[in-house]
Amino acid sequence: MAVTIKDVAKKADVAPSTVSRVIADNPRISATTKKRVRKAMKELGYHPNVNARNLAVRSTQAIGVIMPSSAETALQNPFFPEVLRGIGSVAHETEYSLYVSTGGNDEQLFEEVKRMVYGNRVDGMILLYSRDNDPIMDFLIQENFPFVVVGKPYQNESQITYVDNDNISASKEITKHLIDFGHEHIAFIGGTTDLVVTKDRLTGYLDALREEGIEYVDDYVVHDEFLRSSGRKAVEQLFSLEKPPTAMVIADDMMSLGVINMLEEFGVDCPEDVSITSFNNLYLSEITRPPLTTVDIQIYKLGIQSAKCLIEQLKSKDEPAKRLIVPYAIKYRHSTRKLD
Amino acid sequence: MAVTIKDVAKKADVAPSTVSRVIADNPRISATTKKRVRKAMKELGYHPNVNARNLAVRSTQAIGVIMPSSAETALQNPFFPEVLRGIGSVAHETEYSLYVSTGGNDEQLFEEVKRMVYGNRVDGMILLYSRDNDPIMDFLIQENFPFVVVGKPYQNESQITYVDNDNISASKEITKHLIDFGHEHIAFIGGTTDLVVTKDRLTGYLDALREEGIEYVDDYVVHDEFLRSSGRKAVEQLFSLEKPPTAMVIADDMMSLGVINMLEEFGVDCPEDVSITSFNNLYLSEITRPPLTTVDIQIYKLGIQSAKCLIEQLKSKDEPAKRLIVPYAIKYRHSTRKLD
DNA sequence: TTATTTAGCGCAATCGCTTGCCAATAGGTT
DNA sequence: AACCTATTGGCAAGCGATTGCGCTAAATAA
Repeated sequence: MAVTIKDVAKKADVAPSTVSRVIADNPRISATTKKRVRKAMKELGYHPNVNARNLAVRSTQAIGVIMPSSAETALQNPFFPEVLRGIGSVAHETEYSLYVSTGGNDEQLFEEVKRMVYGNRVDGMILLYSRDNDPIMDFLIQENFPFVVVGKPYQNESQITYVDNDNISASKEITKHLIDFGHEHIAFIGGTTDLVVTKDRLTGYLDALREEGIEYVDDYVVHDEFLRSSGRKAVEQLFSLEKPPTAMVIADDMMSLGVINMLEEFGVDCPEDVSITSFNNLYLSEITRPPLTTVDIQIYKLGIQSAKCLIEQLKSKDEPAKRLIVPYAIKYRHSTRKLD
Repeated sequence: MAVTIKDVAKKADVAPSTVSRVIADNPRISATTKKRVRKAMKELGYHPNVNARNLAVRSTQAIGVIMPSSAETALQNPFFPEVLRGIGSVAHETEYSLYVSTGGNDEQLFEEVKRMVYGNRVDGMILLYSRDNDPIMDFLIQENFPFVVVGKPYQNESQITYVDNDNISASKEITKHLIDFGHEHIAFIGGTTDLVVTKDRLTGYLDALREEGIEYVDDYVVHDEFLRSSGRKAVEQLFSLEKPPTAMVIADDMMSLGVINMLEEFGVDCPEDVSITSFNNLYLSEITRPPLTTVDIQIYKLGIQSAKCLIEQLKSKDEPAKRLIVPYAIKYRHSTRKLD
């Protein structure tokens, strides 16, 4: 059907192997021959067949990107397109292709991953989430398949290369900001607790309270699905307390949106009645009312770095496990208020 | 390295070809042999190598998904994860894999597409946007490569299969809603005019005005980048008119967010001072203040249908070009107000 | 009993490319 | 002139599947 390496070989009057080496820019081929072969390729409109190549070298030039199962509304979080953009950017320069997972639920996701691994569809993968007892991560480790995770692995931390923010100190810093503003009744609203990112952010919050000598109130920490129910439950719960919080640390910009929305329904104004700090610095967070004070975790950069790490790892098989912390930066906007 | 079809054959004491036929569940093989072979596969932990298979049958079981170049902030629009989710869902059931584009700019995108096509990486693709004079679409047509577009092609409409909403009547209907509410000064804010979706929505708006005998005011229609600058320019422009609009039709929920945000800066309240209607019904649109009256275009379904169409097309080579209109439904919420 | 079918499988070519190894030519050394 | 050593490039064996065709043995027909 299509034009193959043989056709080119014939036209350039060389052997197929020579053509192959020209493609690989093998130094064994003289410049003049290369020129001739390349000319033939152009004229014939030759393009190598990746499948054949992959079969021969036993590698695809592809990396798999595993997102949380799409049943979770989490996927609607613009976080994902944004990391994807970062990953895609390095994938493009290095000529890797991107495979994305399609699983709707956890089981399907797992199937998908197996297909990728066993079927030799990808050379390595990037996990875009990290949760407790993740069977997928376990599987990858057991199969000794190259992967990197965006976020902190729930275990085997030292043997897995991952890129993450220092969520603990970010969280600590931002809740201290609240404390500096005179707040003492600070709530924490986080997503499902089996995401390690949630745990880290909670830890930072707790650390701040402790270090500043502020009493921890159990009722002040609530967990809710990231998007689901728009944080309604959380808000209801918090503002029916006899002493409602005057500030809150929310673990994700999208949640914050939901919360602010609920707040209004309850007649609570932000930042007048309650200050809010958040995480991620999605594009959205600056066009909401009020614009959110949030920690910029540099999503795009997370994507870039994870892809780079993975590719390095693929290149030299026994690259040591790395940990890469991308710095965060707090964006101070208008969702917090100094208490008088 | 890995276990191959030959290993299985040896173990089951049959020929490799038999194993292959067992995999394909070919009726030529007796049930008992199949059983035996399958047992061997299990015991050896056999998994077919897709590359080899693809090479042999000259097809990948993969479909490419082309998003707009990621430089455009448009990619941050949750529209994309959502279509992707739809596509992924049918991809999963049909055991197709998903390749996504990674190009950062138009040129890179084009390269990427060429790689996919020439390299036999995917069997077909889905374009997630449609714009004027799109070289990629032209290329695909010229190469006679199977593809479907989400949205309406800018030309050759009858020969391309695509899935879309009836954006014209949706837009007409929703601006009539505004008119019914007594508005006569209605603005239109759209994204870049070379997206055909923008044009369609504009057309519907104009149709409504005409049919209702409302005068068209040139200053009332402004175009802005989808996300960029948060619609600031649009708002500035409109509200410095001597007769500012009392309502607006905005072509995208994300833009609406930006606009509402700007509005506040200008001291204009929605819906008190100005009514807003929007498009897409992103998850976000119901957790904003006010919740948006928007047309639900059923993004997920767009994804599902486009994937289905593509796969049908791949199965039977000369499937005729189809057009699939997925119905829309207006969600009436609180961003519009009846004029008294 | 012999001739024909019909299952049920195996042979071997093929898909398009890579790569270890060998061959040939050329230039350089004694 | 005989011998070496680079350079260049070709041969052919894979990589792991699929598939047209042919073969054998059992089943059915004559």
